[in-house]
Amino acid sequence: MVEIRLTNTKTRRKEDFQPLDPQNVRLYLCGPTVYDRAHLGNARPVVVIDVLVRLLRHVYGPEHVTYVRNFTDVDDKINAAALARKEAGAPGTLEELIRQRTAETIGWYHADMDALGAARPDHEPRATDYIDQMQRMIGQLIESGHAYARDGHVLFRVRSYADYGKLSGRSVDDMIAGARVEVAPFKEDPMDFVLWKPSDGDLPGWDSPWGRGRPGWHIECSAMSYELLGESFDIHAGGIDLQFPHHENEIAQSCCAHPHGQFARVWLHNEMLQVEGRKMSKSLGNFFTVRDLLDQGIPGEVIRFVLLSTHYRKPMDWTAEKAREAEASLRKWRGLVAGIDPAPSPAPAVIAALADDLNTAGAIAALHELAGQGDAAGLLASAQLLGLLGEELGDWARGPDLSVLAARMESLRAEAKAQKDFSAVDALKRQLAEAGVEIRMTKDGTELLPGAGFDPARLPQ
RNA sequence: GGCGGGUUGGCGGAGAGGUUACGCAGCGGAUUGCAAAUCCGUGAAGACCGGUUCGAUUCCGGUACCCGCCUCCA
Repeated sequence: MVEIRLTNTKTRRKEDFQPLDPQNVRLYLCGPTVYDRAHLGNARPVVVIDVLVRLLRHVYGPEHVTYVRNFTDVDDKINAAALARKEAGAPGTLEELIRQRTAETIGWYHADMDALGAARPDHEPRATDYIDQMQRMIGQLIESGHAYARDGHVLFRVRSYADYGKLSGRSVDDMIAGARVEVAPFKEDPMDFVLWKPSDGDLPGWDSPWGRGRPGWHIECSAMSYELLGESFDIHAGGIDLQFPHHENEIAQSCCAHPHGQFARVWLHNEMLQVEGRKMSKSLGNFFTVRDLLDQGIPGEVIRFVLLSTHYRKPMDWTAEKAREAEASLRKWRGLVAGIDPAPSPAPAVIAALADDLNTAGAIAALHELAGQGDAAGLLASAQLLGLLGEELGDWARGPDLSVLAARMESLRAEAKAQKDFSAVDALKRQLAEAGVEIRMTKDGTELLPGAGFDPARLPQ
């Protein structure tokens, strides 16, 4: 049995991973708020956790892993987008416009993550389908004294959970001293956070014991993970920016509502993504979505490779140079494994790297070594554990038939050798190179392959 | 102000208390009409200051610089 080790944010240590139930390893990843296209930063945890799920399925069996990733479809940005459409004259009620917007965004999200080779989770709950369960949990928290209703709001009383702040290493008093908290008249303590808030007529709302309103952000993950995974489960993952307050609040709610459960045992947090050395932000003009990259012709497999080439716990810098190098490596490997059946199992070095806190960069290095040794079957089997070199992501590398051009090159070359004049050969070679074709001439013949930046439109006729 | 992360060779990026990471680029060679690709070979590192140790880039402490979070942004 492969021993998996994972760095648990909760303990700040790398620990042996022992599932609660090896017959059903359960993990939850905080999913997107579906108001717009997923940006590249959204894709990092998805791809990283996709590799973790592949590893877990490899170790515990394909049927023994349950992977949940939610869609947050209650959100002020969604409301604003829908309201803007309504004001622009779109037909339908606000609720219908919201539903349209979130359905459309979920469709985009699926298409974009599919393009990165990320397998769909077993469950993809939508917050709006779990309003009752959220209300039930909020009711329990009020009954047990961990929450209070005031002015149409329900707030979680952070002072009633002794371990509040443990995950992120903060104390309530220090945070208040920082003074960047919303002070509201209905709060007992400035750090108390919203479980339920009132909605006016311009906002989506649900009837509740506390009046028409909508849930706060954090409660959905607590309610949905409880419903789908139980009061104790193995892994909870997300970006490090969610560590506080989102995950801290999830822990407080879940542990107070279900005091006999442990909630998530292992917390995995990935570091943030940067672009050419700077934070990705709209104001810096370096903000882009996954779809933007795909539309630029960068294959999903290349994006995936780049995302996996830095360990998940380190900041990752997206650069055009990395995409170029990744494409070259993938082309080379795809050439190597063409027509080869994968080995029965991935190479031990690759499994060992992944089992060691998901060292995807180390695993890629091991793939390079397999390629260097000419072990195509091992390379293929191992790469597939990382979701690379599979059929489904391979379209970009399958070039058109260039044999006619290769034959023309050969005849020109034979003629040139006889005439000692290579100008015609060189001219064709230059045209091919400009179209991104890789030319491999040996004394036996000419082989033409689509190379980096291949553009069929520029091929010589 | 509080909390967390980082600093490795030209670039990217890992592991390991003592032995080659790996990739790209470079350099030398083979090959080629010339190239490309391929193959062979090769130089190059561990922010700074202390400590522990026979020995640290790897452990501990401090300094500097960078980054993120504390604003329902992964």
